[in-house]
Amino acid sequence: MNPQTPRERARAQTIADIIRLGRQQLVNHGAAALSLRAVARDLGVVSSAVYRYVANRDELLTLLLVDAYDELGDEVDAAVVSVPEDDHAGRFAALARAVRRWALREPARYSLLFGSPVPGYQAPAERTTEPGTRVIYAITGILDASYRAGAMAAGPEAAVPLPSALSADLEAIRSELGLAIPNGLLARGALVWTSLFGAVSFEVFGQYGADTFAARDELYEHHLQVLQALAGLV
Amino acid sequence: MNPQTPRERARAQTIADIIRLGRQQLVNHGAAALSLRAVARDLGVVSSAVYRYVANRDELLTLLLVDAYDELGDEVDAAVVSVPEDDHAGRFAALARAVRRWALREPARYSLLFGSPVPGYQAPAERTTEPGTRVIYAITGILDASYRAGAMAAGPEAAVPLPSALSADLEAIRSELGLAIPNGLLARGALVWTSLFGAVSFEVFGQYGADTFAARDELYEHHLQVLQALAGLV
DNA sequence: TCGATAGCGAGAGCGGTGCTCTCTGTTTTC
DNA sequence: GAAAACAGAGAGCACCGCTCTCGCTATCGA
Repeated sequence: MNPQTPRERARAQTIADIIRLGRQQLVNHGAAALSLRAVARDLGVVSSAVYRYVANRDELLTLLLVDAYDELGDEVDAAVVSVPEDDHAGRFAALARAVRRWALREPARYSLLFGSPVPGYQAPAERTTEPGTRVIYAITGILDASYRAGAMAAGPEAAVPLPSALSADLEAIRSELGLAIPNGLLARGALVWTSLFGAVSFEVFGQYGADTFAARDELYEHHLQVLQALAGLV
Repeated sequence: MNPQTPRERARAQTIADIIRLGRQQLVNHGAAALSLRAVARDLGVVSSAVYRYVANRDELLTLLLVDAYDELGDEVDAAVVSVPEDDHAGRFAALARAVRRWALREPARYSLLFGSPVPGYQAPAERTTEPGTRVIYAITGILDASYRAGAMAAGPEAAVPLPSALSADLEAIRSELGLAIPNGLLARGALVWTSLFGAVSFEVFGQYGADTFAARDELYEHHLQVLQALAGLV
């Protein structure tokens, strides 16, 4: 943790530089064009030298994955806490807007996180699970807080019986996260989660087409309203 | 259209072979590993020879894109027409299940269509727009038929006023496609569309994590029920 | 203090990629 | 039957990921 030897400090600095340059390259040229050789060039070093710091291209990808997840998580968290704790719908909207804002500002990095998996690359779960689950944890946190506060709209969803295997999954999630929210609302939360990222992905990945939707801010805000209601928030 | 000269027939056959081998390679090794040289090897020809038929890697990607869009479109259409015309909710469910079934069977090709855009590659709109819009056209067709049949649940969505710029977008879509469905329901349809693909993409791209949801069929069916209600279908 | 060790960067090299160019042979066209 | 169009082969360029070896140097232990 504390930089003991100067060599260790230099090494940490070099790794940080590699991540910085890799991120820069990701932003400018996209994920598939991410090249260790180019990073080496920018670093002013021969290509084989970077292998002293990064085992291979996949590990650099993992570092950039964690880096991006953390930045997204930080911005989402900051957006959420900027809204009063008891305004659950407002917190949800702030979260959703933060996700979209980051995605539109960082399309290449968003693609890395939520787009097609890079072929042949399997993200190591032990390093990416924790930063990669921050947003969904934030969503469930908001929903759970809303439920605990008695602010959940009691829609007809409680009446719909859930199949047993799905109930078991949801039960496991509830107990692992210590949630009070019932299964029906949690299942809705999962749908809201996927819908949120589905809308953002369609926009970032260009699925809307060039000129079908000009009023994309308004479209997203409209979707947010519907999703808030769907989640049972106020 | 009709094969005139034998040379033209041979050429068409070679292009078909290239597409077939490319698709095979896509399935087996993923989009980023798609290599013209490998296609040439499989074709039993030197690498430069395939450039007689395909301008570059991007054009091969476009051919495979259209190929995949068409297969998905065919399967979705077949699933839709297998349900009675007046069972609008059933048709929607059939469409949604067909999308998921194809996506899970062809993850690499689904990724090509709905995942991160391949960096540096811009799909030529004049060749991909028509096959790429078949699913959303099918969705709007179902919703419109349901509305015309008076089977739309009159939810509170009609009451929510839409911002003017968004209304203009929706109006343009309605007039272009000759839809009778009102703007509010059309906006919901757009959300249902993105939500559908959001759920499928999360599953195909592994966003659910390895063991969070074991009952994925049931989760999807549950989401479908909610989305049907959201769209106003019965 | 000094020798052993471990880390570092350079360089060459291997097999792969997309793509271009030239050359030869064949097929179609006039 | 000559001219033009087309097809494939082969060499080559610049790039990629990655490995290996070779010196140099900073660090560490006796």
